[in-house]
Amino acid sequence: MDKSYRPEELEQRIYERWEERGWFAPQGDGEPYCIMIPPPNVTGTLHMGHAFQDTIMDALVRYHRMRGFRALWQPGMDHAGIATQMVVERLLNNEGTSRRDLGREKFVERVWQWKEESGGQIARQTRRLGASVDWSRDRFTMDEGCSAAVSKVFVDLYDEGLIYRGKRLVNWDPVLHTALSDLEVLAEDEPGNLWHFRYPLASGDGHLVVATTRPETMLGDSAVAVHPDDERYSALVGQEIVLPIVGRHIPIIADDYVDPEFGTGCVKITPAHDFNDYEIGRRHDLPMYNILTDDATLNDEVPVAYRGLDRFVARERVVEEFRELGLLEEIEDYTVKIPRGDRSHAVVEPYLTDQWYVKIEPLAKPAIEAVESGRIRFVPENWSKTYFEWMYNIQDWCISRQLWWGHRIPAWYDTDGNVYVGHDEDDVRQRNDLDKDVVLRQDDDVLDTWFSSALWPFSTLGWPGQTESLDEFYPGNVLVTGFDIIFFWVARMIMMGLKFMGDVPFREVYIHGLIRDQDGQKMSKSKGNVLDPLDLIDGIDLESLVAKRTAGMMQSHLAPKIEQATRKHFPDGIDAYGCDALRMTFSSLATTGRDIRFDVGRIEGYKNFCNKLWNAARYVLMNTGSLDEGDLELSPADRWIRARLDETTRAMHRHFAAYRLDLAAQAIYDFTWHEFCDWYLELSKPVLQADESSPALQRGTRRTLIETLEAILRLLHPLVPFITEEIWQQVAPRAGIEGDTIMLRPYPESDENAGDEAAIADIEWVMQFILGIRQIRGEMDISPGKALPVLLQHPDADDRDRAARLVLLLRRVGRVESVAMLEEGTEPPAAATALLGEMRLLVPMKGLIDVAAERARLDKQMDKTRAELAKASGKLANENFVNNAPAAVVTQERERVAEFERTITQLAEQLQKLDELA
RNA sequence: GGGCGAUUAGCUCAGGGGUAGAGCGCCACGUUGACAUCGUGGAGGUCGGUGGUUCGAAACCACCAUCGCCCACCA
Repeated sequence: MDKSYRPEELEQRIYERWEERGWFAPQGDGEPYCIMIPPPNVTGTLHMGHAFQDTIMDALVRYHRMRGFRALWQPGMDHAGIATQMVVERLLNNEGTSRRDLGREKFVERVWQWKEESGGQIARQTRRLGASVDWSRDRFTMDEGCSAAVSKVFVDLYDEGLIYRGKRLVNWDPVLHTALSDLEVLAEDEPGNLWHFRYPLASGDGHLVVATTRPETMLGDSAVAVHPDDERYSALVGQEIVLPIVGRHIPIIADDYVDPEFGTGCVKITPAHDFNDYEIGRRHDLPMYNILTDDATLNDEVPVAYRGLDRFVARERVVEEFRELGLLEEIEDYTVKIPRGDRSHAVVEPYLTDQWYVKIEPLAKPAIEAVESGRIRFVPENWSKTYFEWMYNIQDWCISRQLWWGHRIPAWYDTDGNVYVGHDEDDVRQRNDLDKDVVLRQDDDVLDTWFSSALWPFSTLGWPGQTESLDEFYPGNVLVTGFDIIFFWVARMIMMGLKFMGDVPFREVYIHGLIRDQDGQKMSKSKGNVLDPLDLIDGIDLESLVAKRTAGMMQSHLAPKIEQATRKHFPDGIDAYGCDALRMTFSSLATTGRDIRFDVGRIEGYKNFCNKLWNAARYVLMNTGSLDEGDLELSPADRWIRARLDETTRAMHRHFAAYRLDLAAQAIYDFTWHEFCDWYLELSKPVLQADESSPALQRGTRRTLIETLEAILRLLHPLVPFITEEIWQQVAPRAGIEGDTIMLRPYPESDENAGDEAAIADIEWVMQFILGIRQIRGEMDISPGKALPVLLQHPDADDRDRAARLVLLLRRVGRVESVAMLEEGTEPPAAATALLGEMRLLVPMKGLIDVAAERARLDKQMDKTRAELAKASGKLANENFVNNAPAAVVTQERERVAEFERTITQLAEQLQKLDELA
């Protein structure tokens, strides 16, 4: 092995081998285990969130695969209708052409072409992340199979009356010219105004005052509403208003919706351009005046002067005209919620159009029940609340989009406008007995991207076919995803899964946090704070990073700021940390919280960990060259590390079961570094290097070294797959293990008989001993190379026994020159002291030790111990504590007090001695 | 307006009714035959505030403060 760990050299090579050998496909005949990848958008590239998510899923899949499950991690991508169409349209714009120039067919062809390039990029990234997905099953939401699933679901739901077409108010994106679902609209607070208008009564007898945030919609008003119990206006209900500018007579109506406390208590009603007004309009059978075009300019429904105006221009003009008419009462500053499309960021209009809807309530009911009953469990549990909250108030789902990229809606119209639904035109004709001469035209619209995503858990397994894969892998075990798509995706998969498969799509939903930047900001292109996971793996120099972050920006004026921030945060660019370090970082960040600040500082520590493991392996390999057969004796250190390994193994299983990758990462990190490397490797050296250790003992240690390392590699493999594979290839033959790859070896299981109290007690004693000596050395500034003589004062039988048996460890690891007993009654020499239970370790001073320094050191210990003692004895002095606390706690407290008292006595004696010396 | 979450060392975060933890950073020492991407020792916290429950609260409860997120039709 090379002297240092170089991830760039090994990661790609190893992945290629895994893939070539087909090891990502489900193996063996164990119980199935299945995770569906949340398909990334073909648009763009994988970001930190994907890398994080992939790390979690890969760890889970590898863990289960190693445990003998037939593990499937199903890969694939999403066609991402709007997002993809926008990207390709932008490309076309740059080429000086447009979607409309190309026409539908050519445009869609162009998108497919682009999808190949972009999808390839994502697949490459996924491979670099080490994801053990079964590429042979790679799917795309618009491939043939998924499309067949979409078609079947649409037709079936339609036949059952659960899909319908209707003219209603929808969220209309006037830039993209498409309807959006409620979820795709984001309401943001923006500063605006509240305009107060006078509406004259038709009787000529005064006016009412209405307030509005959208003056231009008054051109479409069809009523003014007041609260039925509002005495101020009860006499006016039933009378009419003359709508200014328009001249239309509109009624004054009474409706509960109106809040008499707000404004004047009068509300203008525009049924065709406001969701509330729409409902009121329906209740009161009001006419609906649609005054907008698809572009949100004013149409011919309005007075000539306003026709063709942009809605915002019209707003100003309406206000101006009210002012001129003397009907403008007041303009208030007011914060308004502006609905914007999540993709285009355009201000969305409520707009009357024909759209397709899924009647959601019959689907939502069983989906709610599935979570209530525990058939699906959210991890952490809290998220089920979020789920319920949305599901209880769910609205019908608008599934049609006026786009070209997506699944075309399987509906056809005849020339009379009758609609027929079927899998294709032939199917439609057959179902409806339509003659060949009836002209049919397919619906131009496509389906919401999430419609096909909702089918992902079974469409990828071959549905609507009855496949073996479906039998085997549906339902999946766990869905790993972010909370941001619980509504978009999780809820809809549950509904569709229950409806079409008769079972939940997965049993657990593991919700992870969002990756944010070092300041807690969401990573976004426009903020210029995105990190490409591959840059953390391969490294990137500062100039390239700046260039990357400022390239192709929509708002180029932000570039200087981004450049400045980038130079500040990454003055030297980003080092190459390798995939394993990145993954270990993600794992350790996978806590239960909501958002995760990604601090580049942390990844370095995990690269060091990899290097540590690498070098530990080198040491083990160097020392296990000759694993000869023969008698084998395990030393206390061997038995101790085996016991500790078992405890760690137990912890790993526990943490995986609870989806606590952070705790798993920490447990194995601590064991590897702080127990195996810091202690066991050091303790092994005396055995292997000293002449006095027997061949059997040496064999025992060699075996323990190699076996423990091999187990560590397997414990770590789901988290850091590459380095563990690379080392394992060297280690396995030494350990006498057959097998081509670590990824198909069994995950370590704990062993009930691994506990070894005696060995643990021995080694803990050794550790305390050595720590005591090191502390003296460190604080007394004694050179680490200087071997120290140690006298044991007041040793008991165990101490004497251990000192005799384990002296080699003390000498070599603790750099102790000699260990001698101070006979009882003998006056101890002036010495620095460490305490080990009842026993005192004395390091005679003889010029080695500075009396003042030792004094200061002991004083410090004394202060600490006295403080502890005060606390503990205070507790025991409280009779409530003694009477009420559990006996074990009281006993423990008494023991602590005794211990502190002993320590204080000993320290006092030592201080006394120093005084005598001075 | 509802709902959820966070507040622990300089930074990033675990923990959890009885002894305050890690990594990074910081200070000192160190070329010990795996590793300077390292080793050894050390400094550093009244666990956001107030009150309550309890023998005992950093942890449980209530309220408050600050920050954040989600949902919602007050024009």
